Amino acid sequence: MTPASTHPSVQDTTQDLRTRVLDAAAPLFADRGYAATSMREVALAVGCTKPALYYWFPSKEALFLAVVERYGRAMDAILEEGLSHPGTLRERLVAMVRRWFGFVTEHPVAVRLLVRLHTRPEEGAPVFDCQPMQARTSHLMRRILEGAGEGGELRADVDVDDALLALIGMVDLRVLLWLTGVPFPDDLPERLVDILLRGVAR
Amino acid sequence: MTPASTHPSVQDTTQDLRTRVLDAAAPLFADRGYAATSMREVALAVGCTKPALYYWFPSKEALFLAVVERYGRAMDAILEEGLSHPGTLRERLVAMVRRWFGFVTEHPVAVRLLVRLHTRPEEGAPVFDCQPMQARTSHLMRRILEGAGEGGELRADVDVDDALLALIGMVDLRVLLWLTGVPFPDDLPERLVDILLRGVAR
Amino acid sequence: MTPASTHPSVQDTTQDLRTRVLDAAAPLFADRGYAATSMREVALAVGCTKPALYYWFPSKEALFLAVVERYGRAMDAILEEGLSHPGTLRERLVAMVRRWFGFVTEHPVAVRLLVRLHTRPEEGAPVFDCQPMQARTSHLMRRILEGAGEGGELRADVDVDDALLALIGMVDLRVLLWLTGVPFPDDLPERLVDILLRGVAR
Amino acid sequence: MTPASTHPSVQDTTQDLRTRVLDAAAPLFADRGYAATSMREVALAVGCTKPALYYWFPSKEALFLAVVERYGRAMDAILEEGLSHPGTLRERLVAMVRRWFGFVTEHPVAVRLLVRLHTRPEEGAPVFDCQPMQARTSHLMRRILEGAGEGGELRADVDVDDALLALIGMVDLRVLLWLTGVPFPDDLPERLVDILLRGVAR
DNA sequence: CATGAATGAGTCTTCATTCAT
DNA sequence: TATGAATGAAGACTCATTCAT
Repeated sequence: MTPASTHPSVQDTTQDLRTRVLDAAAPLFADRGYAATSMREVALAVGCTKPALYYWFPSKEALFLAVVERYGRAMDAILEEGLSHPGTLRERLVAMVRRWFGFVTEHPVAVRLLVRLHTRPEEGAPVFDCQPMQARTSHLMRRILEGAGEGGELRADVDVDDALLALIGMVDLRVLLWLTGVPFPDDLPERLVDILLRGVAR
Repeated sequence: MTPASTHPSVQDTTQDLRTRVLDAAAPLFADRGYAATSMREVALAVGCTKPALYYWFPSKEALFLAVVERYGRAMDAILEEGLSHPGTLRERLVAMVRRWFGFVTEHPVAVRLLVRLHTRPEEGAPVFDCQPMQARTSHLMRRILEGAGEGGELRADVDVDDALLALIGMVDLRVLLWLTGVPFPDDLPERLVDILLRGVAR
Repeated sequence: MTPASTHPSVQDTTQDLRTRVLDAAAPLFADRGYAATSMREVALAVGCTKPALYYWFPSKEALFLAVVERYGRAMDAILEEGLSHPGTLRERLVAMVRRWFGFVTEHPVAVRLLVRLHTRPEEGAPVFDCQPMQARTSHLMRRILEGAGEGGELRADVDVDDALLALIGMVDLRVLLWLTGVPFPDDLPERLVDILLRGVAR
Repeated sequence: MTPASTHPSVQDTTQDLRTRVLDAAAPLFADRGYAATSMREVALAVGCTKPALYYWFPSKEALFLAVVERYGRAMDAILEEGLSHPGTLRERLVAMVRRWFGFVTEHPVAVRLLVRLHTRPEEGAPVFDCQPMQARTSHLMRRILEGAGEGGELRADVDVDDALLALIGMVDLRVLLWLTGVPFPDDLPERLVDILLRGVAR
């Protein structure tokens, strides 16, 4: 069992089957959803037989959860690093959003998958207890914003949660648009954070 | 000697069957998704036989589309009225957001259904050519904001689309949260619009 | 739905499918057992498709139980009549045993099926709560023997249950032998009852 | 990264695997039957892998036959000793029946297994050519009864086989009852033999 | 308008078995 | 000796759909 690279995009027969199954199942679950993806299709995509799938994963549900967890962990890892970024509130928020968009462009399958969970987790699919996308990011962002609130960088009459959810909402919607083909302008992080901090009114 | 299939005894026959089918199918599609909802379940929920379904709708796909279109039209109608609201930019935005939240609380099934389409329309489900939720609302909102931009109520260095999407993103995320049980505070429309207009920074 | 004859042995396509399924499934369950009989085989034997089976019976378990109950009822009905036979204890017992052997030769499938349940009901098969073969017959026989006990026809030092079970055991073993091809001699009922009543010792 | 299959941690390795397999497989075959017992379950019960099973037994069929033969031999050995018992016909029969019940209580698994074969050997299971339970015992008993017949201890008008099968039937039915939880009274051997020899009539 | 009865293709999952190591 | 990994066939059951009535 060779140490698998974190996100192999190329189909590589030298990898162990377990990893190849995860790789092949992810885009299927992401695009068709849990119910509409059959184990036969997964096996076909992997290039193995159905019982081979069941050798590595005891059920379709377990396979789905394994896929989701893998990508969830990947996103966590990426965003976690963003916390340590130094600078002013604006700089730290911009860095975080930029990192976020970076994750999205680098791991479109993960995003398609997590977005699906995020909006309507129940479609007969197994419940994924880890909080999805924005719940994780909100935790990180909250740490940034709470620091700002205590430092007096926020208006006193604004709820920290409101600010937090406002930014996450802005970013999530842009991610959704990106999934439909709308690209991220280079300065989008700055623009979104600017709106959050200063508002749009004259 | 009745066969194994069962269907509930008596049902309200005052409405015509077509409407009853749409009513019964909507929450099923909304909660389980297209693929995970079977025609048998729909028939059971309606209290009719499967062929009766096929009498009114030529296929599962057609039934799904009919359900979606009905709720899409309902939302359009509600939001459309919001346009005529008079007043300042802030007042008009607040009215629009409030109306939006009102639609959500009054038509939870519609929201569950449309949100699912909105995020990832393809799950084996037929393509729904009408623009999803935020595309419709954005059309309306854009009319409000463009008026404001021309009237000089917006900062000149802010893109109107950015402002538009920022508000929609904030609102959508709150709608998502509402679906998970988080209620709308009474003054939420004011708070969101205030953040949009004035920002959160001191 | 024509009123089905109680024990149709001939495959008759004019009968309704439900009856034909019961007819075809009985010998399969009787000879292979529950676990080793597949719904595919049943469908093949019936000459219909698998879903047609599931239209009439919600599950393999339900089909099995329906088969068992049908034959159980048939045996009950036959033996029940034996109770009313008049005459001495010996005559009544002989009549009962003869009727018993008659049922066996007329309904070999029923016997193969019930014997299997009787000896080891649990093989993953659904539990059949009605008492099997000899439990039913023992009830009838007990009525005969108890009458005899009160009438002073039995030895006072013999337990009625012992006598009952002795006869049932003798008969059951002969039935088992018959299933392997050993025929019933014409006077076997008399011989068995004679041994029961008078013993084999000089 | 372990695959989905699991097998229990440590097991007693002091016995050789072949014996442990036989020990573990016997109750499974006895309770579920041949068809409903899977090699996976056997391996799990043994605490070894499936190929290890196939190292010792070429097929499921062979394993089943090995199990059956082992218990068949065990029963033979026990009953064989009963032959040498001295005394009157009554004493010898009582001794034999007592020994029989003793075997049953000491080897319940063997009995559950053999009883299943005894009644309906074919359930997709391999044909077990050795004669089943009562065929073996009948051989032994016949020797006793034939001696008695020649010695004039039996009624001249009673068929020796009838007497033989009568006793076996009585005993077998009691064994079956014992399997369902009805205990053996201490004096049951005497009671059964008494009925056989003297009958139940006054 | 609506149904009782049925179907072909598919669902997830497990089977006994094998083979390179 | 034994195993990790895999397979072809089959298991029970459900799917969307149809058709004669």
